[in-house]
Amino acid sequence: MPVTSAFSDTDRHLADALKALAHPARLTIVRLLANRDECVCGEIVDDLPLAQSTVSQHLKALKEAGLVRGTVEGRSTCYCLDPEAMAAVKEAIDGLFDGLFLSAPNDNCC
Amino acid sequence: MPVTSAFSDTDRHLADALKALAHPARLTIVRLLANRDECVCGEIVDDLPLAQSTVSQHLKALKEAGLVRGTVEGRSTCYCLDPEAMAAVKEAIDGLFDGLFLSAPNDNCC
DNA sequence: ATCGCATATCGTCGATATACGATAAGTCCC
DNA sequence: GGGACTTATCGTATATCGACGATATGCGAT
Repeated sequence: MPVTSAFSDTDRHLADALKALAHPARLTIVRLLANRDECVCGEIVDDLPLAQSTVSQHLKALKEAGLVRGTVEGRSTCYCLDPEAMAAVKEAIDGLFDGLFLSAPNDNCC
Repeated sequence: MPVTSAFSDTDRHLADALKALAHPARLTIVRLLANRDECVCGEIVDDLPLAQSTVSQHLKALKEAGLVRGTVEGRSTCYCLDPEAMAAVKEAIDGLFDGLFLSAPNDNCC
């Protein structure tokens, strides 16, 4: 790791969030959590074509990125999205894309 | 690649796009390209704290994800965002986040 | 206390990502 | 053609990812 800083905290943070989302299994999990009114416990494993331990790792990745919260609920664990974190990511992404469409029609070059 | 399918093409495609964006250097590059009316040639390397070959690899990653176009322009190469591809990614991300805010106030559990 | 279930963690493996320097490939100018 | 410049690619080293099975942990029921 050759001097990992050199980029802004903001960019590193956004990159981490994007990395957390950048996997089909984790996208599926996020969608699953988003489309529920209730928190989801065990069903996540059943809905993915992956081993239980693998799903647990993906959930851990999402938790570490702060996008998902998990609370122990009896003998199982209950997951739901962190709405604020997700909103923050959406904000950051929107910010990224903002300048875009002003300069879109400049196809004089490429 | 242990049976990579099992997820939808859509999700794999979105995951690839997110992965392409999920690095501070590539975020920086995208922002750089977004904030320009003109295409950018050599200056990208100067604006990043990375070796020229590394930057070239990041640009290649963005090109392979279809987010960036590069055309040889004289003795240098000219890069710009692909507005349609970026718009498509934004669409896909918005779709991901859409269901979110209806079910946000369900914090009865987590 | 013990059994059974749900989840987490560990250890491991192959694949991929990230970085660099060195070198190739292309273009312009002389 | 020969040099100077810009970008791409190669080779390589290290780190991280993604998957799995095996095992640990925690809880509820018996």
